[in-house]
Amino acid sequence: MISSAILDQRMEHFRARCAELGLAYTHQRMIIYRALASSDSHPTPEGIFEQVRREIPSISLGTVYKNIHTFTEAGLLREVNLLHDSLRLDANLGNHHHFVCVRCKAVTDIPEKDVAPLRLKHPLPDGFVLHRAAAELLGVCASCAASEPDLQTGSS
Amino acid sequence: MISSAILDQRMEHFRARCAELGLAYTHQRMIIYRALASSDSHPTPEGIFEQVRREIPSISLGTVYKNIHTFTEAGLLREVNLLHDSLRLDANLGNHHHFVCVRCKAVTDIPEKDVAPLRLKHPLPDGFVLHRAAAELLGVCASCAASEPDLQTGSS
DNA sequence: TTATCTGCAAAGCCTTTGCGCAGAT
DNA sequence: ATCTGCGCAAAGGCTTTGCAGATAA
Repeated sequence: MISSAILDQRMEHFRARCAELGLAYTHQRMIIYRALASSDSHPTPEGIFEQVRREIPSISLGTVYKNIHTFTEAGLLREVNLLHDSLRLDANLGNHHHFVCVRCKAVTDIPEKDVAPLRLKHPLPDGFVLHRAAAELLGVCASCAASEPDLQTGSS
Repeated sequence: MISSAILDQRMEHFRARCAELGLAYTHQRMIIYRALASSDSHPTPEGIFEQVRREIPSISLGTVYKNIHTFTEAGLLREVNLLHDSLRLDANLGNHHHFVCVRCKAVTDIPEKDVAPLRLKHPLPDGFVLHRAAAELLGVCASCAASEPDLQTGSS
């Protein structure tokens, strides 16, 4: 759960951003975004749907999906798993990092030694057991950057 | 592409592991694994299917999926995107890291300051543009660890 | 020979899309 | 009043499943 101060701040940002982009401030959108903003458990669309349903029984799953998409485009939301479209496989069993292109979703291996060692400065929450760790680098790959110079600034 | 020395090594390991687990060493499996092991581009099942098809035109996509699953269970393969089943959302737009439970797929936020700063010691490949970076920590969450003590060793 | 695997086809999610009515600006 | 968004239902893509014939052990 999220503190109510942070929630208020997020909802205010949401309201402002809707106005900025000319997005209609509908009841459904407000409830959907509040469900997202008050969670720190990285819910699925289905999970949001279930929660929103308690307040708006007539809500449809399609509306939830459409708005998640809208919010993501508006920069109000991020996908935790950029590569969720389809399974991606790796036969390289050694430690290495991944660079994921946000445009074309290509994954490029980055050798372990090219990144400063991942080190926990604080222990994990009680009872958590770490198996392994890697860096996920997000950006634009060379061929996408070449084909769309705007992307090179990192200001999307 | 992968050097032929590494490919040979991977294929040998594959053969040995099949024997070890009593997996039938079929032609299809060999070709499928070779397609995986000779790529460093993290192909999708569909991509593997297309490639294998050139050598075994009668191969079916179902067989590719089944074997990918078998290989993953055997530890011969890893999924790049553990969370590909369904979209996961994050309304926390600040920098933070993620701990992903390999059992239940729960995602837990790790504050940015709890991990040593992610720093590139080597530049990215030419033309690549970095937007942001985060650590992906894989392991078992507290509630899964509690319900299955075996997992606490990290030796799965 | 016996157990396992393959190919095929059907079914099962998750997600997107199109359309007519309802609601926001 | 106009434009955008919502609910519904159908369709689309990725993945899994069941079964009969084929192949490895």
